Amino acid sequence: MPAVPRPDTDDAVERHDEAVERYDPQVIEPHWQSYWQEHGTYQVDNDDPRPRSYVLCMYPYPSGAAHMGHVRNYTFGDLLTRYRTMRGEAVLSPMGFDSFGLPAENAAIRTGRHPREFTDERIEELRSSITRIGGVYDWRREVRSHDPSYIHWTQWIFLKLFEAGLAYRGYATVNWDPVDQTVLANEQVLPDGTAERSGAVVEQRDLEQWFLRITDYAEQLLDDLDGLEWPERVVVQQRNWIGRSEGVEFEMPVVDADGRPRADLPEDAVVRVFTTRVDTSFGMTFCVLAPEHPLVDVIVTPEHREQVDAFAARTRSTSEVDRLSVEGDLAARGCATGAWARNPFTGRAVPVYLADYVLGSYGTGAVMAVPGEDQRDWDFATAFGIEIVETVQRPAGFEGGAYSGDGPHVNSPAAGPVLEDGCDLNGLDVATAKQVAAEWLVDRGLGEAVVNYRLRDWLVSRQRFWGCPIPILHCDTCGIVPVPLDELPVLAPDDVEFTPTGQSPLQSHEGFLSTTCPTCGGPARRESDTMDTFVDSSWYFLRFCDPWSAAAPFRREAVETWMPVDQYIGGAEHAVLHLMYARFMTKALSDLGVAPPELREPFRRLFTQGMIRLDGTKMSKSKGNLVAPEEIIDTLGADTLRLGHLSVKPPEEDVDWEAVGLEGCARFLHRVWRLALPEAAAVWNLHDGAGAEDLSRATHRLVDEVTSAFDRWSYHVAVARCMAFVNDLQRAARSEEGVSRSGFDHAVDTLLLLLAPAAPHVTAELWARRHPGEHVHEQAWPEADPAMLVEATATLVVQVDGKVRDRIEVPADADEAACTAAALASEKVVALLGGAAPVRVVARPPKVVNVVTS
RNA sequence: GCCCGGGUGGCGGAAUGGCAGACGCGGCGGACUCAAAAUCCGCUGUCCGUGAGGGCGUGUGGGUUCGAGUCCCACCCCGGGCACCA
Repeated sequence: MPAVPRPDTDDAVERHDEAVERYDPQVIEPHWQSYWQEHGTYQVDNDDPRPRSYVLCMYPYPSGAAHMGHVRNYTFGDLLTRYRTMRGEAVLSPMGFDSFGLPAENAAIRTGRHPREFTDERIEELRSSITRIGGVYDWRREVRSHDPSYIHWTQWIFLKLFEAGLAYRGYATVNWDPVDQTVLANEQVLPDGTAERSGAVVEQRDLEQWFLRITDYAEQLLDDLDGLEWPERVVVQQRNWIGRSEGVEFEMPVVDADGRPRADLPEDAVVRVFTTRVDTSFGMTFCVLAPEHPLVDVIVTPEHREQVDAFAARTRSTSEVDRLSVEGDLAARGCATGAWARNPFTGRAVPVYLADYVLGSYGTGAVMAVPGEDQRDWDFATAFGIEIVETVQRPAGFEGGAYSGDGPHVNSPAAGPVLEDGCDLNGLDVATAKQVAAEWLVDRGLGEAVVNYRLRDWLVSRQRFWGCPIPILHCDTCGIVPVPLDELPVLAPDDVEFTPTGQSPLQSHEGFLSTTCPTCGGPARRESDTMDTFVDSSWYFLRFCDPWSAAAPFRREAVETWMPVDQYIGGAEHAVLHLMYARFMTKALSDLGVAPPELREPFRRLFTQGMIRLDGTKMSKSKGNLVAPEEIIDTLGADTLRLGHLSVKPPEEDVDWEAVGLEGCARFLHRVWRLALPEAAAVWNLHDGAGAEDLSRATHRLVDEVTSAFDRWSYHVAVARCMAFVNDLQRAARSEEGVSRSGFDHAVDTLLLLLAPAAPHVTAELWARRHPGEHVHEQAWPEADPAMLVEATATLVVQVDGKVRDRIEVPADADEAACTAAALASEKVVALLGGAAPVRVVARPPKVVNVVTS
């Protein structure tokens, strides 16, 4: 056929553009979305013979139409599902909705509508958005937290935990609004300590609440982090949250100021302290109890009682947040008790103080204070005029108060003025001294090594309506009684009214509350609290394996088939809570025999994508700076939007929306369309001769590059490579010499396959037109032929003293001698050498030769 | 303060110790058009030079190496996490 003239010199192109159908995402995208749904392209059964994998995006809260964060999340997840499917795997890709929660309840209070209606509407909106993005899921497996069948099994799990002692009732200090008679979340309390809604002064109240005993798993939750392929950041955050701390607990008898036993106290009046620096015990010049410590009341001396009571009362009215804040005058945050305790290392009595920053709930609620080596203790000692003893030798030039570094111990002698048989730490470094001091205590039965965790048990009670009811009854005779398993699910009543007080309607609904005790048959009251929604999301990934199960939350075999999740994808904001709770629940269910015993971790690999910012701040409804994904889908199409998200940045980084190059992505897809549309082939200069080696090699190289970029989550690089390839292919196909038809077709088909996970609609359409009856997403992922990745020639970079001076084409298999010869023959090199012989020539065939002259 | 990341054109960013700036955005010039949009082509780190060409360039200062954006040491800046948890 005759060569087609260059388009810019002929009006053939113009005629062609009018004749050839334009790329119209508005037509293509809905068609293929229905196709995937109707053909069940991405439905997988539990007995699928292919190798299995499980790709999961975090359970979304249904807040209505998808926002950009969703789009970003689902684009990565969907790409992975489609990619792995093309690689021959059966990919479980389910979707569901974390549909309990406060927003629906607040809407109910505002509008009087039942939260279920509101929630179901939001779910349909979100589902529609997700579909329009091109996300493909096995919708047969959909779960919703508020569905009675899901409630049933959440409650069943709660009762299993209760039976095993992992769910218990305990006291917790909560923010109580005395006007609205309700518990408030920390965010509902204003900085001045009044309630956001009622304006009442918020009180701290100890109320009985339900807890899950996650602290039983602290050690495992910490240890098992090591085996996970998670972002380091998230692992570190989990470690910090668990807060493992090794130390020593020991006891100090309460005495009088002279170190003698106090007649007014029982013999077992001892202060038990926890320390991580037992090596500095000789420097303990006072000790501090939490104001709520039970011993305070016993040991306080009459002349200090009034002051101590006032101080304790003041602390009780201080929120935990304020107690933990660094602000404030230390002198006002502590209080003397008049009591003394004997330091076992020195035999001397040290004064006992109270301080609000010492928490009753951590360690023993009492600390030994070593002002010499602890800055906080140093500040406190300074404020109260307490003696400071240095027990670790300061390095030369050290300035400042406390010294917490290493060094030889001083002032820590075996025998002191009071104590004969002591412990000698002088001269020892910190690590050794810790060991010696601990052994000394243990040998004398005075203390023992202990491990403390910062992690607290999980408070799951919520005084809310729109959550999973806690399936417990309170019977006057029998106490706490679990609802019998065959009476599950316990569902909240529908005939409820939402009052603006914020109080859950469950708390005053007699029909719900009043029931009969299954044990004694007497009257009983239902628990009116519901569960934290994190309980729902701590096991949904297990339910996805077997959402049809009616006799158990899931069948163990089904979970064995799919779990653990191979790739979990979501936002970094869930780095601690959701991920910790899900890990705990998996371990607990595994131990209870509900989940397989070998399933110790739910998520093998985790990917956390960055957030999206607009004008430098997080895009959010409350800030009103939203870019609506649907508007972009309506104009440029979902494929362009997806490509924009994929190409803008490395996926884990935060994205400024302004940086997303939608125009470039749209242009690119138009180019792909014109390249691949069969009727458009006339534009290109294609001949029937033998295929050009170059194009074929470039195609194989592209496969190799895109595949490796996919495997390391460098989607922006993968897209860039495809764009460069299209630029080159266009140029070649338009050139005078043209390209072979077979090479062109292979290049275009390969390109479509590589783009199929990223831009699924346009590639599906083009593939169907090029290969009638076939579906691109059912094709195998292309493989690069290693032989085709080796170039025939290479560009030899010639350097002189490390600077690039010339480039020479050499055969790819040129050896060192050939490269050296070629380099020395270069005119530029000859000129630069000026007749002198090089001192040295370093050759790395066939890429580089460096001629060294000095 | 401690622990992680990260500093590369006007911008987002590429680059197994071997051609810095791929690809995209933006900008400039051009083709097509009555015009615009769309599309297409070319240029686009910086300085010197009419040009060919050359100098300088990956936060700063040292070092290792034939060769450093990449490795090592020190420092500066930015982002994130933790922080009276004894």
